[in-house]
Amino acid sequence: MSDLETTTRYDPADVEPRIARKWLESGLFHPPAEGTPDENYSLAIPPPNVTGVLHMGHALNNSIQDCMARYQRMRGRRTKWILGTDHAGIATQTQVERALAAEGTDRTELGREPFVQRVWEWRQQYGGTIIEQLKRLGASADYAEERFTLDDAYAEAVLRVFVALHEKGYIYRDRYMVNWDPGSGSAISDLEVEPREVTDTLYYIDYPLASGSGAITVATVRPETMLADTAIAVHPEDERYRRLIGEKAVLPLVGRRLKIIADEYVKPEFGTGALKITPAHDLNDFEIGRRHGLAQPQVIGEDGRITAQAPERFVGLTVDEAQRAVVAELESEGLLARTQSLTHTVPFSHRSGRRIEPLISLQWFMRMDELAAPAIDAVTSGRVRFHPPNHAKVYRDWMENIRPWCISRQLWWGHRLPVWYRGAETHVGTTAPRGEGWTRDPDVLDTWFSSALWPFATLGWPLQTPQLRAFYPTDALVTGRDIIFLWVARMIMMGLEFTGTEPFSDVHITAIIQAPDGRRMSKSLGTGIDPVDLIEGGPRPPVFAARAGGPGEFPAYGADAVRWGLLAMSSGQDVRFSEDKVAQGRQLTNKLWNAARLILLGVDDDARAAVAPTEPEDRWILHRLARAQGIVAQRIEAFDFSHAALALYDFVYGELCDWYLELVKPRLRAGDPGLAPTLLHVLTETVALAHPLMPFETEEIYSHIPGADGLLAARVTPAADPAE
RNA sequence: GGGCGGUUAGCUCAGCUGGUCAGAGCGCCUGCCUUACAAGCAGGAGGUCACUGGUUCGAUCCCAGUACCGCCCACCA
Repeated sequence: MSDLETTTRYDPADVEPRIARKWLESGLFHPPAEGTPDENYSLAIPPPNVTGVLHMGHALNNSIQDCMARYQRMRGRRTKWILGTDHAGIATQTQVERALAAEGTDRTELGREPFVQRVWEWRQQYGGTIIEQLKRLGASADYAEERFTLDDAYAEAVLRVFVALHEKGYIYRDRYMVNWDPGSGSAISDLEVEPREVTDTLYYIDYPLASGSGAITVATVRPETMLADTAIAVHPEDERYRRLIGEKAVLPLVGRRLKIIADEYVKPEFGTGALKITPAHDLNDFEIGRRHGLAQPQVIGEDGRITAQAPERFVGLTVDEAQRAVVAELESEGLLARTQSLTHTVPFSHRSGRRIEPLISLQWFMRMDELAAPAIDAVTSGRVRFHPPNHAKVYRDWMENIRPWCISRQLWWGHRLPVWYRGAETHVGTTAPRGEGWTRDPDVLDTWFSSALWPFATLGWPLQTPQLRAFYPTDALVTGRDIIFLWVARMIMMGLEFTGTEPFSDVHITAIIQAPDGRRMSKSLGTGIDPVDLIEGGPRPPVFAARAGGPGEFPAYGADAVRWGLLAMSSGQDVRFSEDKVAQGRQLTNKLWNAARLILLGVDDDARAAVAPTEPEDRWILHRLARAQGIVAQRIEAFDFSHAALALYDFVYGELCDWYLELVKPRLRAGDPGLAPTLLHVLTETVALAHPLMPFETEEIYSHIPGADGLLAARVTPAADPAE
């Protein structure tokens, strides 16, 4: 127990671990599954990667969620903050594969079962870090019911959803153009692709006309794909080529005859106005090919090497080798008219960073438009509200143009597809089919497929569990705008489809915290910081040193200061990290600590008379307190956490300490008997007001207040009168 | 190529669809260490509110355009 008399500065390192233990032992964060979703309050954490560590985005996001959870709990609502982690297919598998590589082996050498076993062990070893960090932050989540997206019950829910959507015809298997990620050796979805600007060489290649008179020149940045060309397209109105439409050209190096076709997609002003068509290796070409009934020879395989459909001398080459070989041959045949450099954006894998290889592949897809319609309506009707509201427009624009989702992944870590094959037969079901000779599809589902079920699968769905009845639908979702499509939209769609209701009613999109120089926070750029280093003290990277007294170490600001600082700086959509704000938060904790000392050391322990303000300043501070309570409550409910934090600061600093406590000091020294009850009342209500934002210190102070029993976190304050 | 946000004090940011709205914190300057907190207290200096037009009795705020900065979406070889 810290000593108020001698501790003149708030010491988070002394207080926080002790308070955290108290909370966990109390069971307060694990509410009984009683009551109805209307009277209860619940929210589901965006599940962090199971092997991840806390970063600044998590710290802000969870400070906000905890602020809401504690606020609602103190309003008397049974509050459940659903906690858990995500198996994060590609990310986790990649980590383990890297470890295997360091041991000089790889997953194929290990085999599927042992590899998956190895990932589970990895999770066992590193999986608890982020949960411990959440406790460190003071997050009042339900640690007693921690979920994982690969739990048995959760997996059952995933398979049921897959089967149901398959029965409805939404999920199907098709040979279609996909984003092939050579890094992970898997198809990935459109949303996992990021465009990057690159400078390529644009090759102008002469394709001799079959008639023998002249050639038609095409421009391409991927000459190696010409081995799979099946046509040349020109714009139907292009005078230069009109007479050639329907003619044939000869594909160099291969000898195949290519029909010259007309298609409005072709832009006459780009390159030569003539476009080589490679249906198997370019999405546009794929669609043009479908329109014109072209064949789809595939010369690049999933292994990134040239296939047997190309002339023999190229087979087995990598894409890069093939490009060099093709260009060299074209040059020696005098068919390379010229080259030019071209800067354009091309897709890269968000995960592996490798350039996407578009190719036709047999994958599982999910049609989204039927599911999207009600999910659009949920937002336009206001049953789901975005905060700030302008995100609703982005959501709607994307949903209205939604495309099929490639949901199969050629990985081992994840939910394996509930699909079995035997010859030409396919069985889709939650259990294996009877009979001999069936083999299960080796692929797993996109991680986001299982994440989409998060708000209800964590509560036991498809079983009608007490948890589900008590806490679903949830109230709010707090997340970043980068996963509005990947996650938020899909949760709304799945929630509506499988539970008949929106999984939450409010979506708060948090600010994105940038480094002080405006770049994004990232470990690899050296612009990231570990929130735990702010809480407990730790290295301060150079970018953060500009005005904070040079590099070196962060002081141990404590969790409350970090939380308050993050909330206070999180107003706009992008915000630069400000150590000053965290320091301001620490000032506030210190101020509050000393105000508590002044009051608690100055009044008699048994001064518990009813509050009866005797002097004008007493009535004034009670009025200002009520006003502050109203403002803070209103700001929290409006998802305006920075103003909630600042309003708290203004009250504690500007009104309680600078004015009221200074004014009553003489009365305190004189032992004015009418003063003590007012002081204790104001202190109690002030720590209660501050608790959702600064839980540790306020809980500690509360434990010293005479007559205060139980936990502050469990103390119920009636709603302030908004008219006050 | 579309869309969204931003530009206010040296720094990081507030400013309710127009009238004591020109603010806060930090930093800086000047005073205060017997008296809860020097990680404190009191006071002070600092801004053509990006630019150009428009609406209005009146614009940081509303409208149009320009310039930068950031982000999202998009199949131009």
